[in-house]
Amino acid sequence: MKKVQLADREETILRSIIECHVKTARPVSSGAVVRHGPVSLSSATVRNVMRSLEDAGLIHQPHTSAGRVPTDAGYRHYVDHLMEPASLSERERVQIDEGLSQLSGGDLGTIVSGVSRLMSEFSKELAVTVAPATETQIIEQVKLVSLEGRRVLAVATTRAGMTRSAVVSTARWLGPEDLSTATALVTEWVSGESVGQAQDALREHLAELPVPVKNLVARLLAESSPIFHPRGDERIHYEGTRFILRHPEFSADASFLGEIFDNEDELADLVRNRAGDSGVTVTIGRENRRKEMKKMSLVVGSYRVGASLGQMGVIGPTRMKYPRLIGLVDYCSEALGEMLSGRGA
Amino acid sequence: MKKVQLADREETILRSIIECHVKTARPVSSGAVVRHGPVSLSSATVRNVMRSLEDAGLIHQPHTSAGRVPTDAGYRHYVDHLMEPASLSERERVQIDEGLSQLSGGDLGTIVSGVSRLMSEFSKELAVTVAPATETQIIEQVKLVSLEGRRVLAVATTRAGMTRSAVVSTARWLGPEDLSTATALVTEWVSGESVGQAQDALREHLAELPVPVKNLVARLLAESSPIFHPRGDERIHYEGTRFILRHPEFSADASFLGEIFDNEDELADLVRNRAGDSGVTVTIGRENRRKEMKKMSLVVGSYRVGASLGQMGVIGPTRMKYPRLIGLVDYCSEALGEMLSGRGA
DNA sequence: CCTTAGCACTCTCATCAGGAGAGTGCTAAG
DNA sequence: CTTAGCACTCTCCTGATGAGAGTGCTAAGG
Repeated sequence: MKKVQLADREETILRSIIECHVKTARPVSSGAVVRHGPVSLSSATVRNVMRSLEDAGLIHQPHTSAGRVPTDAGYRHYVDHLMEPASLSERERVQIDEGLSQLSGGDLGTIVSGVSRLMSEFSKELAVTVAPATETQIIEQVKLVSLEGRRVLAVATTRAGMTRSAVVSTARWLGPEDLSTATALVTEWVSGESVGQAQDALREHLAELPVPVKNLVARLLAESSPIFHPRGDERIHYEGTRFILRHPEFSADASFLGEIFDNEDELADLVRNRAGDSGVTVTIGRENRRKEMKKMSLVVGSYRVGASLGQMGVIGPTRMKYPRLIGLVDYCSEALGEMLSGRGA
Repeated sequence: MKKVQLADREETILRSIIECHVKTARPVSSGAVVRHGPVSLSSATVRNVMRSLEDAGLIHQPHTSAGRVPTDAGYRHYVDHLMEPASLSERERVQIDEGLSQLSGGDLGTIVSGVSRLMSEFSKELAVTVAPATETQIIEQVKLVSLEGRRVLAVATTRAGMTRSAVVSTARWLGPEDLSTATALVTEWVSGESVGQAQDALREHLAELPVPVKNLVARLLAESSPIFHPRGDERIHYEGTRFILRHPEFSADASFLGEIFDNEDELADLVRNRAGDSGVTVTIGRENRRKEMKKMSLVVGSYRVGASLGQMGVIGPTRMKYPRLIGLVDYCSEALGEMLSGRGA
């Protein structure tokens, strides 16, 4: 870890090593750099440079007389200084735009899963999409609609134009007038509150409600009802498992990948914590705290729905096509944000 | 494939081989059968029996001087004739009942994912749950509810007590009276029809609708709107990827597992086609047509929601604990069916 | 006729040695 | 500072060897 500042030539060679290794998945020799790279130097000179890159902790030698493999720090330097995001081709942009516009009518769950599908198809990696948390959104109104029998549908809409809903069964049958008074009262109490606060507000006023609907509202507050529960509809969707299992680095032992896919809450947290407010964030290997992500990189972007942020990203081995994936995530998150911003209006 | 009828002793030894192999994941030798099994015979005699079991195609020898491994046919014979489903312990039944009752308030999607989670936890295998197809269910009523702005929530309830919903944006704002006439008309046309037929019925009457709501109904019929689209809400949920990746048979090459997880539609079809109307169905290895399932077995059961069937099941290597898993799936599908049958009332 | 002890046989698996190949590090000359 | 040359190291592949496991066969015993 001697140098932080690298000479031009060192950077060129580091870039060459990384690009070659991303293609081949194997250690890169000094000879390979000479053959592939834009440097007109002998392999001996390249070896000298490699030595200093290794001292700087940017590349690593699995054993004597093997080529070099980029370290996490090497990829980090590459991502920060040595590459430009690759913009998508015109054709790809059109395909993504079309894919998104087909989704535009659906609800958030459909959109989230559709976006994952699109991104995994274009990245050939595992794609993850997290719907924006609605708990911080401000509730506009609540409607209680009688379905058949003793069941009632509750729908809350937020100022950002998202909906949350729940179906609950009540102990006894409720007439239309019961529901309309309940709708009016509940809306009065919770409108202007965030979804998170609404729960408290309702609990506070619960005693004031006429008996027939008290029971109904109590059920809406219950743990199992997602409508006012802060984490009720944190939806995450991932797609493209087949791609990740194909990478040669995981053919030997793929068991740790299982830990990533299960527990969707943790996966969602991982993606959410790693995303910034805007732009694309890259997390490489051990920069992730979770041990099962030590060999994985994460490229995430955010999209905005009203005041809330959702995230989308791609997960793959640290040996991934960063320029391509950063360009893809950037484009997709921009496009989705634009599409959704047209909604609240 | 000489014998179909097996002598008692052959069956005992086949059972012994299978149970031993399920535990160890390795070929079972004649000596191991003597040690483990309830037969008091010499290994030489066991070898003679093994020979005839092999002639019958029930076990297989990877190579000379290796032990025997059950074939798909061997497992089939075991499941059909040599085992009893293992009933769950009192403690386990209580845990499952509690887990289910916590889900009972939620909507179908929540229930489906919750059941998968429960089953994968108790089976230590990949668990899959398919929500019942609602397209054959009879619609009871449709409600159109105005949300904020130009957005309208449409909810259809079926006689079986399930709901389908969609949110659509309309071209212009619709007043309460527009919506109530539309609600009345649409309900009149589609109530008594199945979800599948409703689409046609609505299309037929579309011209009769007053102009302001015609546009709205047209959007409900659109491809992207799940409410009347036959396959709109076929929801499938799977859980427990981590378990499947742990099995030693997949540690060498897990890449084909990716094919199973992607394409949820195909996975849903697989489970649905393999389930009978009632009871638990077991599909072993090559009995599955899909090539990526050649080494996998499937234990599925059905649960009833009104006139429709949903499915739940467990997927694992052919070397799985059939008695345990059949017992588990049986209990869970019964319990879920009972829970849901209380709904329509 | 079925069972079983004994034994030769076969196949796997782990280990080792040797050689080829790849790639490095060092050194000395340009 | 660059580079050609060379010795060195390490992996990987191959073939040989031996131990171990498990079988199949045969002949003796119930």
